Amino acid sequence: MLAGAGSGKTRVLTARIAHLIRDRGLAPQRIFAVTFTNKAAGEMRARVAALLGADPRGLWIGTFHALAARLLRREAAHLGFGSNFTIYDADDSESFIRRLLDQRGLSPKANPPRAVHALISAAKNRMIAPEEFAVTADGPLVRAAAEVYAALGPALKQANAMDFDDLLLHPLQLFREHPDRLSYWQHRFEHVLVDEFQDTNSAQYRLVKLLAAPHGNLCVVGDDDQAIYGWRGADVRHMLAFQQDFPGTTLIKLEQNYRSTQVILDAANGVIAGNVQRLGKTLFTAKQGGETVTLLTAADERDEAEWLAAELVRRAAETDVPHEGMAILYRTNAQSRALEETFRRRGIPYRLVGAVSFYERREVKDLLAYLRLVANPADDEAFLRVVNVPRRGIGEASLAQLIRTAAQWGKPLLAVVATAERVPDLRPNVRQAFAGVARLVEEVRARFGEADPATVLEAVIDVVGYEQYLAEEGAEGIERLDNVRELVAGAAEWAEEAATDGDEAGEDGALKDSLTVGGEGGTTLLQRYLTQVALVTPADDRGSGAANGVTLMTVHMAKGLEWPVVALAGLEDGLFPLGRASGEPGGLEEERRLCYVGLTRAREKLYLSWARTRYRNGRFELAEPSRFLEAVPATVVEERTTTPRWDRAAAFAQRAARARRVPLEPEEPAWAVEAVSQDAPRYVAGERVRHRKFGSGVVRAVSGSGRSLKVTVAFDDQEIGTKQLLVAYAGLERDWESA
DNA sequence: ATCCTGCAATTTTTT
DNA sequence: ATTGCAGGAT
Repeated sequence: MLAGAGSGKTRVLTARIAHLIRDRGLAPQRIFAVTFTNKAAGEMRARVAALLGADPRGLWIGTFHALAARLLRREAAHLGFGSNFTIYDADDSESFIRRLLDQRGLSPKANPPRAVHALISAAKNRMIAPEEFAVTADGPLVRAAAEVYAALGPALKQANAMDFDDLLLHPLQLFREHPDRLSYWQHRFEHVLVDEFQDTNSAQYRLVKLLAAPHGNLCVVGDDDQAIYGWRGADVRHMLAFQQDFPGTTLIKLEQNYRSTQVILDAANGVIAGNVQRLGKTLFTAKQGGETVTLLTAADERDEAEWLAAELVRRAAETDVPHEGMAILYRTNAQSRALEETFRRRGIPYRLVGAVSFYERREVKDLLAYLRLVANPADDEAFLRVVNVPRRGIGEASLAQLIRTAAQWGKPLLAVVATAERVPDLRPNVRQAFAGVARLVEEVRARFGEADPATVLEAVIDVVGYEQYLAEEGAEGIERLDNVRELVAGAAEWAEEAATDGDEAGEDGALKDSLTVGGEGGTTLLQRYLTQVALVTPADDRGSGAANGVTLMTVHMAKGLEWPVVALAGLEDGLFPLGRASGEPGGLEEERRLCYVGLTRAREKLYLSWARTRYRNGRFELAEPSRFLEAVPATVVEERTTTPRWDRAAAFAQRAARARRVPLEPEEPAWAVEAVSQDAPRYVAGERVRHRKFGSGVVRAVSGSGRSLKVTVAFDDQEIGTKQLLVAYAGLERDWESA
């Protein structure tokens, strides 16, 4: 099915699942349905339940990664893994790679683990094996990556861990090496459905093809104009290949849009028309006319944020659309800062999605690492994270010695530490500390290994003395303590749901018979909880929580969502389209599709904005309007400017002139100066400010500029005294009360 | 030798 | 804000 934005493709998929179960009498566990986010899976499940009047127990619905993890928990033994394998997130993978680099004498400075990981991940997504990768490797970085890639698979297996990419690749390996397992799953799932098919990568498509091969009951829904994950290995060409791979395919086009007004579609169609590589389709709607699109020109990002915030507040007051019905979308996460500051200062409710996830807080990661270690004693990354938390007097040198020994013995760190007395060259106190960690983990595992995650968490907190450890950190520790409580509460809530829905637990019995390897077999609650936590993303949080207000998120995360009022911010050349992305082949077209996705999120009213100057990468940069703006038909646009000196035609002319390499007149100094003066000294000596941790104080001096703008503040609290703070990070507020 | 404190750098998009 | 790194203190 080729379905345009807002044409109701999710509704169609949902109806199909319900139809299969109710009218065709298909058991829910025979359906394999892939969605793009966990959140979407949850919603779709709820809608199916509503249509059926009962929860579709046993239905396999989720992201590729989540479904694959679920399958792998059951099949791990065939691949040489334990069913208790850990899923490494990007951080884990990076530090794991860092250690592999170290071991090989490759400098992490010259070969940043992040870059190495990116290279390996790209190779995996294209299903390029290490050997193949090594052959084509040229340049020192790629060579280093090839070396690490070759060692990565065995090392991960030794740690009983898989990274995100492995979740997709290991099922393929399983099916290749164990035809009986392939056959089992092929017959287990009689129908396969895939949403957002345009963003499927090779491994994912292969998986789908394999599962659907015997029966061909495969239904995919996608929109080539919304393919925005090419950089992650997704390939739109799968949509074209589909009809050849599955002869007899029925192609259905949905071109009626039920979401947006004609004005908004005119804007979106205008932009996407700039792309050459399209299957070709033009959306239409019954909602003729509509409010015009507002295009704002702002002086800088702060000005842009102020105007948008004020405008949305005005709208919320004057129309029946509440703050929850509005969103501001942007290209990069960095842009959220100015927006967030403004919203906070003005006291406007907002919901920032994606910048820093709850699960990325230190205390949460610490505790989850303990949990991972309880579930999987071979998880070296988890071990290294917690071995000295709280401080146990274990230093870098001792750890290096431990790692060396573990490598020699070919054993996981925790196992080595359990016999710490046999590790050579350790000081007695360190040896004792090591033994203590081993004992502690073992104790929790023995007593609570089979318990629900909340209970295990509480046991860890208790045995480790984590609350006390946080309490000793002072005021900040108290805040972290709240997060810990929230984590435990969340785990308890999860366990409750998992127990009642039980669709995985229930199916384990039936499944055990089919597994040739018996033994432990089933998955524990703890393993399932850790899977879920590893695969949950900020995007999945977006509905939850009491927080409601204007949504702030990247355009990528907005895919599949909609709001009555949407603002697309930062429409500048170099930012959107992003300079780096447009350099790559097909990059500009992908940026254009991304813009199209952003525009089509709006139901009733669309704002577009750009800023003439913006802080980027610590520099104060002049910008020009995005080329995408030119493609928006002038007839549907109403222009606004915060300072009325600029006009759109002139800027386009200027850009055109630059393109033709005609020498430019000097930039008008008038507004350059104005912009600087507007932004530079937000703080002046003598002003009273307040800091989150340090309390109130007086600004004594201001130095530096841009991102390195510093203020010297004399705090009221004598204990704290005078400090130099980096404005960009200090989160200072003006202190009105005690002025 | 080891630990701790203060300083610099970080960000394109995400499972 | 968080993480990694250098240099001083123990």
